[in-house]
Amino acid sequence: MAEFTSRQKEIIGKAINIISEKGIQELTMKNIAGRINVTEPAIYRHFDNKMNILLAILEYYKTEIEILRKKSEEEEGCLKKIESYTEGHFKNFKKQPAVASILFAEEIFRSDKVLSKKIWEIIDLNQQYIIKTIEEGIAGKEIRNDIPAEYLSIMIMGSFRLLIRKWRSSGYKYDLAKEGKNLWANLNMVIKK
Amino acid sequence: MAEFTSRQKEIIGKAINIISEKGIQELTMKNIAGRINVTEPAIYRHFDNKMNILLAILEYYKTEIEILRKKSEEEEGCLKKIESYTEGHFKNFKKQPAVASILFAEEIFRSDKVLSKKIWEIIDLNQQYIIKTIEEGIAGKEIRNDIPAEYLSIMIMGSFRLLIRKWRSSGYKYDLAKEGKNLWANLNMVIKK
DNA sequence: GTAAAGTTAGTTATCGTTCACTAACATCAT
DNA sequence: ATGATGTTAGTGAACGATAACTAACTTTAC
Repeated sequence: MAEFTSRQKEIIGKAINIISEKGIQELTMKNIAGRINVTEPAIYRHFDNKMNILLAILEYYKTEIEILRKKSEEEEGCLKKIESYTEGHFKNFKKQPAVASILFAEEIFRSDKVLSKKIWEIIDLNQQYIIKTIEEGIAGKEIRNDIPAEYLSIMIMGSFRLLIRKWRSSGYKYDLAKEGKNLWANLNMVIKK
Repeated sequence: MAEFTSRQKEIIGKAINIISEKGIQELTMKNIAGRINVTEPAIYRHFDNKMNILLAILEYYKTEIEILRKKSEEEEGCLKKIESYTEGHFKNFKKQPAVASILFAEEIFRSDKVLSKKIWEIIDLNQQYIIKTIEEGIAGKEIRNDIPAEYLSIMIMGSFRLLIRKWRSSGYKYDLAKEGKNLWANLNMVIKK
């Protein structure tokens, strides 16, 4: 399911770029059309309406993080798993900085119920995976056991989100992967047994 | 400077409520006017244009956090200072949940350069205060010295931001002050010497 | 030659904003 | 004290711009 034609993928990509660069207010059918050098109505040959483009963006992002999760599952040790998972995100963001903006899309898509529900499904999926992995780490005595997994997950996810946010607001100036590595090294010291 | 008439304060309050409940997309002159039962043009008797309303919201929020900072400075010990500072925020949010949404306004106001610059000034102000306080704590051997103050500040701020965001998305269902206390207790264990 | 993908030229709705005007109240010279 | 003058805060109607979207026609690729 959710197979997209190459033109649809192009539209999704350009839409993500617009949101990333200018915010949701600038995501108009006209602006999307402008970026692929066609007229507005041409877009409607590929998507029924604007809502379906937004849904497609979320669908695209969901499959991306599912790939990362599966890859990180192959690592040995839960600290390594989380490291691989976050590193994977950073690498994606470096390739396509715009995708990072979807992480904060709850605010962007808040005006619509269907969209915001879908967003929170994705964010929850993310956190559930982190919590599960931390719990494994606590049981395996890799991670300190005096703090519940839920709170550790908040510290990890919260820190990374803030880092990404600052990176975005800087205009993607510095090296996120490097900064992320530093942050992870410090987080690691804090949470390990 | 930045004195507002009672009618202006009313407009600012309703605007914050709209943003909080429905997002920035629903913040229209019509909706603001509707909430105070006047017509649209009446709003222009109190603000020159919509931008000035948005700026006034940020101005209001900035003075609010400055009050909290001064109050927390009176505490003894840097861990107590940070605790007072964050607790103050939570109490404000409980009284007026809508104000919490301003914390995440970078995404909301991203479409405008003047606004987003002002937002980041406020967020930076926040973080600089936390970093300064942590550095005092490291020097005074209250806080662990193996992790730079900057990273500790990211962990603290990132965690609290994530907690608040979840609280908002839950529809302000649970007790933020209580949850915040729990989170702080765990953060405290992690950062103390 | 036909189906997919594009165009031109519109529609309707809503946005922020301005217009001309008015009712209620305050100020002040006579 | 009172009539003239000015101010404040509101109104309904309309403005130009722009949004999402559509009908009808044309181009293009296989």
